[in-house]
Amino acid sequence: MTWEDRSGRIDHAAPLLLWSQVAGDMRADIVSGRLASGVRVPSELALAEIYGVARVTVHRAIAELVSENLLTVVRGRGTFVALSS
Amino acid sequence: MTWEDRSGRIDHAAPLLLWSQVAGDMRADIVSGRLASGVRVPSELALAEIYGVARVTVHRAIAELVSENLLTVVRGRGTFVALSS
DNA sequence: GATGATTTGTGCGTATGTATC
DNA sequence: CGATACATACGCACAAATCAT
Repeated sequence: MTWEDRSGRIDHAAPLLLWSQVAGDMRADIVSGRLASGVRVPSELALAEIYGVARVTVHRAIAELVSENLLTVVRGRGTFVALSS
Repeated sequence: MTWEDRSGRIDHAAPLLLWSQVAGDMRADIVSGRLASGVRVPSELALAEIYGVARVTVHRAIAELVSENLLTVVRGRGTFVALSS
């Protein structure tokens, strides 16, 4: 799994909310298995740079995926792909 | 001090500006002493939900009370009832 | 054990676009 | 058109938990 620049996948002028676009992009990698269970994803700050959005926007996207049981967050440690996915 | 739903105290059709109505409602709690000095008030987002208005509207109301030395704002921490009140 | 860096949690400050009157 | 209000998003700041040194 590579985490290079993904800013091109985000359309700041699209009707879809930014955090929804980020969540959708990350969700695709999880459900496809490209992101294996238990793997740690980059920090919110790193993801913000990767997607070219604000950290708060990434935070909302992660919160959405957590509510879908696709991600697990541990304060002070990081964010991980959920085990049950 | 309770912070339950206060949307009924705001009249969106009244001639008074919304932020002025919110400021007036909060001011009453401060000058009466129901809100003690140093106490932290709910976040702007929480107050927005409590009053049923936008966060920006609460922000303006707080700015008004700050100018009256009734509230003190600490960026990154929250909003508190001024000590000298 | 202590200290500082990292990471998430959350708050305020502000800008932009849109809707309504 | 201008004023008010709302939603979204970005930026910066502080708190708390964790980890490396």
